Amino acid sequence: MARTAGSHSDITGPRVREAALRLFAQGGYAAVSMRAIAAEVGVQAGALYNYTPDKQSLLFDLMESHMTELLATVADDPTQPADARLDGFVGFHIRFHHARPDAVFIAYMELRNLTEDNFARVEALRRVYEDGLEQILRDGVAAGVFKVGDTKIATLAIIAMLTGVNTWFRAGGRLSLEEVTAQYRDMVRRAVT
Amino acid sequence: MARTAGSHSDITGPRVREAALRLFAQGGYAAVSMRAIAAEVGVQAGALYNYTPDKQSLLFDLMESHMTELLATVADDPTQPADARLDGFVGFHIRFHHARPDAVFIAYMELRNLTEDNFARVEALRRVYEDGLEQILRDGVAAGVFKVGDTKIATLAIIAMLTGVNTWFRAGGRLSLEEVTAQYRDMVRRAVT
DNA sequence: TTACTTTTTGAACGTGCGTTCAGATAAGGT
DNA sequence: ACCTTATCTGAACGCACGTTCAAAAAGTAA
Repeated sequence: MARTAGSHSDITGPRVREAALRLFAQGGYAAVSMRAIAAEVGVQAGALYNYTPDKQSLLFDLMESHMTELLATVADDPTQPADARLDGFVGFHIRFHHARPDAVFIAYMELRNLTEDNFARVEALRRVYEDGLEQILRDGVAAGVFKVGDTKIATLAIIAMLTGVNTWFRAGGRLSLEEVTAQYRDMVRRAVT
Repeated sequence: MARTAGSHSDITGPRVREAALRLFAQGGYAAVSMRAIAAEVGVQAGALYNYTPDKQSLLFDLMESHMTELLATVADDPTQPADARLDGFVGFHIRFHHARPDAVFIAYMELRNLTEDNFARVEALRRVYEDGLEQILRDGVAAGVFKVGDTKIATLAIIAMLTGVNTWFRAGGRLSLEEVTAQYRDMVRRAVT
């Protein structure tokens, strides 16, 4: 009896998701047990099933929330010049991803642990995000501001490059996030100009 | 008795490694059982322990071999102009990684399943590889051919960008590997020039 | 205080895990 | 033909897994 019981659904629910997020990012979906998540929350394993039908849904919900939030937050004003929009995208991507390293890590590493259906849904959301960047590049090419062989390749190259920041950047290091962002803006701009 | 016994060490040994490579890449280290690897080889689980002291060593050996081969294969001639050396690096990286998608996937995804010691050894090898590229960038900057804010950042950005090719490129698609490589060469060159 | 609902416990289920090892089997040397 | 050595089998070990569920506890409303 490590914990009181009663109507704590609105407290325990988020805590389950937070614990799962942290632990999945730390050890990987397959290596984290429901018992480990429960222990982190301070509850027995059985209680988790008040908040998720199963472990797979827990993973999927975390990924879907992340992608949905990403799409809800990214902002693009098609009336602006393409180079300014590209700068904005670079800054947004780096900032957004840096703020939630665990969710980002999971979204990239645990795709293969999704069922076929869930994978397809997450992939669809990712493609929407990629399309946003590609549209900027296309508009820039059409306006004669950018010069890119294939906008799809450039899109994937830029996103891979930007997401890579998360694997090495640590606040308090040699460079600030703003300095890093500035250099990436520079490289991206030059790569497509 | 699914299989004859005797001195088949030189046959079974490599087959164990190949099966482990494929299965780890497919399902993830934690999700692949020794029994599954053994079944792929056509042997009982116990027989695997003639070829590896344990599962962890199997993973580490695969990673270390991959990194060692990478370092043994990459070629760089410091007497050449930096821009040509950079072109060579881009082509090499894409080609080498495209040829062994399973090993690359494992090398990036299973780092966290290594013990502390093993992780440090793999990381050290990776750093050597990164340093090779950074040296090219440094030489280019010194020669006035490149203009880069921070060569370490540019190094990581370029590698992330190039490695990303493996996540989407499939032979027989819209573009050939040569075309893709050409565009990446272009983008990388412009990003640092 | 009582009646009712929500939440949690604690035990149990069948299954599969990494690893070990004695005994069986096959290959190679003589 | 025999002996030695390398290789593999098959069973076993203790343990942890995801999930279920009756019973208990705690909150809510009257």
